[in-house]
Amino acid sequence: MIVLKPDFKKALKKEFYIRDAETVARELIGKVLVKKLDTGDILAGMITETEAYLANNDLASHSATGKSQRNAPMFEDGGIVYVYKIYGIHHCLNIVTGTEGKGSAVLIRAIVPLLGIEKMKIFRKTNDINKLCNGPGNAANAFAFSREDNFRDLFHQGLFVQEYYNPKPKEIIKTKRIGITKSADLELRYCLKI
DNA sequence: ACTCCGATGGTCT
DNA sequence: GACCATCGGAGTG
Repeated sequence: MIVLKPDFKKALKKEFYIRDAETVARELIGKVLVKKLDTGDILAGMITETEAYLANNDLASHSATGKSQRNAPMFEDGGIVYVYKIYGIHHCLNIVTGTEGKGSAVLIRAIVPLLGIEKMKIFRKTNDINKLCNGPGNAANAFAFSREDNFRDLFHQGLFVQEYYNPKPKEIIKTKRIGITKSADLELRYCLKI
């Protein structure tokens, strides 16, 4: 069993996020998302699947048609959260990348739970540990993200992404993105090889 | 294992 | 009024 002790000193800084979405999407693989709840519970897990949504020439990106009320967080400086509701049911967690005005982000598609698993089971209404964060809607649900989290930055104790212990080179697969129809041919999805 | 499909509502045209 | 960065259950093999 892997034991993780969250360490805010290992948190990724702004320089990490203000780069292009493809680079951030690839490098987020293997990093650990940490979120502290109001109840004091700590949730944490290793990011294993991401997708980049670009600022330009990407019709699948919410930013493709310009800034709106929904996608406004995407146009802020990188390192903040963008959450939206899809199909009227599920929330999706994004991490904004690039600099102000760009309009790019990374969708967090899957996470391996490390801490707060009992809480995640409650949020997800399942005891199957393999289904807690297996998909963007599920991962957002397990980590209790909602649109209230929009614009929250990843530079404080309550919410951040950190390096994993003893980071090793990981084999990362690059494929086409999932569940979209526009710009569907672009290979902007990254995941750990199983 | 797989495919199919309904749920459900915010967002934009 | 159409679309949608999803999920899980039902049905099939």
